[in-house]
Amino acid sequence: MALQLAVSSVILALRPSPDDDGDDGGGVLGLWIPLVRRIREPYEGRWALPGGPLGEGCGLEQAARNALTTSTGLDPAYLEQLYAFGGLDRSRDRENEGPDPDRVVSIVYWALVRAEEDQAAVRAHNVEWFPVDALPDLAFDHIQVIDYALARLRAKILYSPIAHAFLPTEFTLAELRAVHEAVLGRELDPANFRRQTLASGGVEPTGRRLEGTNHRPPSLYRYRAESVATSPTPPPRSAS
Amino acid sequence: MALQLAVSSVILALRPSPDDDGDDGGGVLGLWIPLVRRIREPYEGRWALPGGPLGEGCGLEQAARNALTTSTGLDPAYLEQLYAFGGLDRSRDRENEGPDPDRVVSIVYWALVRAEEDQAAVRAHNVEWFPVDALPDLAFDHIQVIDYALARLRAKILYSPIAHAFLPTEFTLAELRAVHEAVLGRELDPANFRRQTLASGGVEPTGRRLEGTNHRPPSLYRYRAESVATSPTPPPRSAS
DNA sequence: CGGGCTTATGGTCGAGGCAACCTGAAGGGG
DNA sequence: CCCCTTCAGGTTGCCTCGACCATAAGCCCG
Repeated sequence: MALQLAVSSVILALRPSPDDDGDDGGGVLGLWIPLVRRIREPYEGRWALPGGPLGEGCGLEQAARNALTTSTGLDPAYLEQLYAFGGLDRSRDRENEGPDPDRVVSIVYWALVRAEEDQAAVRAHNVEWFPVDALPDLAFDHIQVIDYALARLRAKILYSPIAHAFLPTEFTLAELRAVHEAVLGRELDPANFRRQTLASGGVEPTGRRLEGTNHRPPSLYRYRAESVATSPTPPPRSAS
Repeated sequence: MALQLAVSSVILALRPSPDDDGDDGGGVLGLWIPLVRRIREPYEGRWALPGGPLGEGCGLEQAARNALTTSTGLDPAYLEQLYAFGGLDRSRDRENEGPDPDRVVSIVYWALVRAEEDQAAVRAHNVEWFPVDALPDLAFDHIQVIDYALARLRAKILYSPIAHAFLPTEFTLAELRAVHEAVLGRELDPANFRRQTLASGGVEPTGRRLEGTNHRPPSLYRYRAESVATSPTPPPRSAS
């Protein structure tokens, strides 16, 4: 049988990055991706997106979640289908290295994991985290897949409340704004961000205040996301 | 081998519909979909989306185009991947009819065909056109797939110049506006539509005028779409 | 304990997009 | 020849968004 179907995931987490742009040098947030080292022949030894074959008796999304958890130990807070690659599409920019990657169809998901959980993957074998602006050489066309996932994230964070998937269930508006700034790569006005975030309805105030903040100053309220839809794209639901 | 991979398409065309809403009764444009009658056991005799198994030696998009042309005889002006369904996802709302549709993964594309071409499919066997608001009972969960494709079309026509995929290479602004009105289901202001269409840059005036119009009146310019990207979603291109 | 610093919070203002509406012009049909 | 339909362009008002400013509320440090 010449047809293989794999399910892989672009997993995105937000952690303080040591990338010294020369700005302030403080703990600037950046996007990180866990990759696994291939142990089989096509591109053996290269880094690749975590994934696995389509499991038995479960749907595509569950298969993606299983493969993701098995290979990295993570439990994503958000998971959505990205694109289905396959056939000879991926051989566009390959010359003739490796045997025959034809007849390999891979359905790729993209996932967001919370900050406190992104350390769980350290335990897994052959898994290493890389910042998205300093990726190693990747197997297949995975670099393009990652670029596409990043474009999707940057586009979707503008109109959909998915930023809190990077954060715990309760967070301050400053933390949420830091997520947006890290993803979009530019600073946002605190006042405007507060207004449009509260007006969008994706977030609600808990009423509780945050007192023990490390060195930050004034009236910090805490906000909580109301409903985190894990997979808003599939057909059962029509886009608003 | 328990894994089957199929490629099917939601094909959309615009043709005058005989649906008498009681408005003006004239040739109102409506969306139509070609369906094929199943001749094999799961849901035999029911109408289903045209498709076929993943062919040899070609990519997913080319496979979708081949299956589409083979079963309906159409050549779509626009083709884009919609979603990958499979595993047990589709058994959510099935009780226990049919044998075992598990392990069937189908990658669904959506396509737009031009008005002058949508008659070509009449020749094909077992193919019939249905208006989207009067669909018969469909096999599998294809009704949800169609709903999802319609939602994508209505959402994407608002920000992307894909409406001219329903029209010949040159068309009047009135024709383009009629397409938008038919897809969105509401009337649009001619002046505002003209302004934002010309400002969007997706269309350019040819300078030629249309004289022999049937009964319509005055200065009709013709416009031509500049570049029709068939598949704007895949990773090589990042969303603007 | 108090000054200075950082940051949230609310307000204002101007630019731009958009929907609705109006007026004039160009043809074609009765 | 008059009327009717439709395009073409203009105007107005509303809403949104980004930029900017002022104030207040803590925290840090002297």
